[in-house]
Amino acid sequence: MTMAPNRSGGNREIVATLEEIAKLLEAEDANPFRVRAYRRAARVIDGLSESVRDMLARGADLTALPGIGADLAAKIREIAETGASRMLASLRGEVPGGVADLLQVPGLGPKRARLLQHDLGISGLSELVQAAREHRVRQLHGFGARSEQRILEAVQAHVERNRRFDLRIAGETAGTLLRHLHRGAANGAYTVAGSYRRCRDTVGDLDVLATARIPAAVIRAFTSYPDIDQVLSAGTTRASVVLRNGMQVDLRVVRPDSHGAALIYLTGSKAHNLALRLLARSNGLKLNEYGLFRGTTRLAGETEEAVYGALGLTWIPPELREDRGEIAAARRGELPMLVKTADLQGDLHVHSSASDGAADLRTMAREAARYGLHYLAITDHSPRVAVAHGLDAGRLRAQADEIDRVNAEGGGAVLLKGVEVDIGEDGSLDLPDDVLGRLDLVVGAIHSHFDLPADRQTVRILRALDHPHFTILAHPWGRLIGRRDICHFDLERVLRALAQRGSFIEANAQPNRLDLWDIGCQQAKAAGVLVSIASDAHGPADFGNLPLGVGQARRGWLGPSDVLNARPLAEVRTLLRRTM
DNA sequence: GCCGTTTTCGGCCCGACTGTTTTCAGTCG
Repeated sequence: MTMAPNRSGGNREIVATLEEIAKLLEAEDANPFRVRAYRRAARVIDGLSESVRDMLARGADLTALPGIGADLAAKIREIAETGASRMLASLRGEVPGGVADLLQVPGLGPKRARLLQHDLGISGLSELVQAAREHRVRQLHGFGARSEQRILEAVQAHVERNRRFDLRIAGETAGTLLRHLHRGAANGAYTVAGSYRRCRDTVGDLDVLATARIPAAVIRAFTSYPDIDQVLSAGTTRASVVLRNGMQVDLRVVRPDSHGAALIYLTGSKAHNLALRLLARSNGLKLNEYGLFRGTTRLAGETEEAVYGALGLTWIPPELREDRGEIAAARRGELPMLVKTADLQGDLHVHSSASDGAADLRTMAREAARYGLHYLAITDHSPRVAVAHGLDAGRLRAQADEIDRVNAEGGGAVLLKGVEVDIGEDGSLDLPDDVLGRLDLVVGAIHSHFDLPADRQTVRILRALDHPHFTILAHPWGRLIGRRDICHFDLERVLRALAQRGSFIEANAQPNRLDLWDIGCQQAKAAGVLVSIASDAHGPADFGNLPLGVGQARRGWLGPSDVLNARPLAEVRTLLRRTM
């Protein structure tokens, strides 16, 4: 499973450096536990909700972090203070450029990559392909014609498949596959586990758990799925395939009495599982995908609750299983009560057909109510977003009158008057203050100039927040998954400013945005800024995306009290007025 | 490289699958 890039604002550079060190050490065939130590440190830094620079500034001791000792603490400090690492520089000199790329090829690990480099002088993917075509690879000890062929296929596939999918595509893909499995092996029970179950913002592959008494029937049904491009492996209890859309699916079959243990194993994360197994081991027990064992005696396995319970833990929601302190919290019985979709009372970022939405106000109000929402902020675009037919002051005034009429009719969610105002390159807003002041809320967002340097981008956003009626900063990072990378700015400074002004930040629930995502939600909570989980709906069906935003909030350990729109309308009105 | 009320050295999660082997190493999740 690969890390998504750019996950945690100020610590990105440290995480990237540590991961590159790990990769180069691995290419050198260094002690695997040493490699693991760097990877673990990268993960720990990645999961921090505070920047290392700030921690050092307040005199924090980095060795207090799990898996970080004196040596790594010094290296991390060096990166934070100088922006560079002498160790990385020297490793780059030692390892021929491109050798580390060999490790990205599925089927090539450190041992065989090193052999290719040492015996054939191969130091890159193109050289690897050439050597395989000339049948020089099969001459090496431990390689054969079959592995030579697989290497060629893998390099090809690697180029095409090295991507992650958004949750809508993952969900649709999983749904179609599960319907096929039910038809082919109807007596099995199926669960999509992995990062999809943990509500990661994107997924690299699908992990499916099947519980069945006759595993062979399930494997047969799985590998005969028509949408398969390639079967990577198929044994008696597990199989891996690549689908035509490029997504890899791993299926695991266990008997019903192992369902809980297997579900934990397959849900991950890897780091969480590792920590659980260490905990088991420290109690003289063994945890695997079949259960929790003392010697050969199974103590638990049928349900997740039983396995966690036998380890002295309360059940841990999948969204928290990242080894970011959830195990210690579960041991103390202090896991937070996480926000649920049912907690959402309203939605504070929605479009109508007045701009680029698909439905009129009445339809949106009615459908929102059907979805269980009590209030809905209509926030169409401002004039500068011309492709979306942005509203000027006159049309906004007319819309306000229409909202009054719809609210008077009743029968749907209460509509609030808002706008999604564009933030200009200089931090100005696209509508005058007096127009914005007549609204219930002002959602501000960036729609252009995503590539400003971080300091200018930060100043731009801070200026926008300074407008007297600014309420909610929407989809702050501006990313579109798979299409547009995040813009760079200092989230911590922005959060401090939002907290001072009594303003809010959005966790946008569109599957191709999910922005903020988990760490950002956690940082908002730490800064004391309430999060608005918003559908950004452009039609009634988009309310169905709200659970995806809730997933990010849950991954950020947010409870109902941390979420602006988990509060009743009267309270939200009071909070909104405070910013006006 | 980290870590320790059994340990400051010698461990470091655990099992499935593949290919090249004749009992297993390498890789993956």
